[in-house]
Amino acid sequence: MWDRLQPVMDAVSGWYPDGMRHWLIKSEPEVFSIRDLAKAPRKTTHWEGVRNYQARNFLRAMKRGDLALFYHSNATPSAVAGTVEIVREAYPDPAAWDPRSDYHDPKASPDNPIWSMVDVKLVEIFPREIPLDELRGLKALAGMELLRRGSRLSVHPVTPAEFRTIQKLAAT
DNA sequence: GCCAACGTTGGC
DNA sequence: GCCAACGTTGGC
Repeated sequence: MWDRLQPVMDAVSGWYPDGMRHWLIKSEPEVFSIRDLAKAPRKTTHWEGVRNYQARNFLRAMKRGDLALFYHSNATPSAVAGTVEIVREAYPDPAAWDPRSDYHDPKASPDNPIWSMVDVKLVEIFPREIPLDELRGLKALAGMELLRRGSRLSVHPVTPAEFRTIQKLAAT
């Protein structure tokens, strides 16, 4: 089944031909915040519950050592809250075939997992969150997927330049 | 809570 | 394969 990775890699290089290795992942802080991640054992968690094919394909394209922005969605304000590192590459998300899980998918089974997750480890909680409206004001981020009108993708690549821009903002 | 934008499903 | 109906996401 893992040779299905090839079309995924093609899709990713279609986004950023220069071989980007940076991502953005969204979580609603009421469900799981970056503070929750800081409290987790080894500051690491399974990034479970992604139930969108494009987002899943990006999860599958992640490599160990890749960095991701941790974004709080549906928050006041919605903001980038810090960074994480991918510490385990994609593997089946067992919540998909757990009928008691909020993330249950009746079409999934251990033989046909459908959905994937990665493990992420906290790198840094930003000393200052960067709210959406501040991101919108920056020319350097004009092309960012997060800022696209109607964008809902919960996992997607960002360019190294976008990543650095936000990191720098957080430090000032 | 509202609702626009988007993804998925299923009838045909 | 089209597309209407429905469900979800996420800003506000």
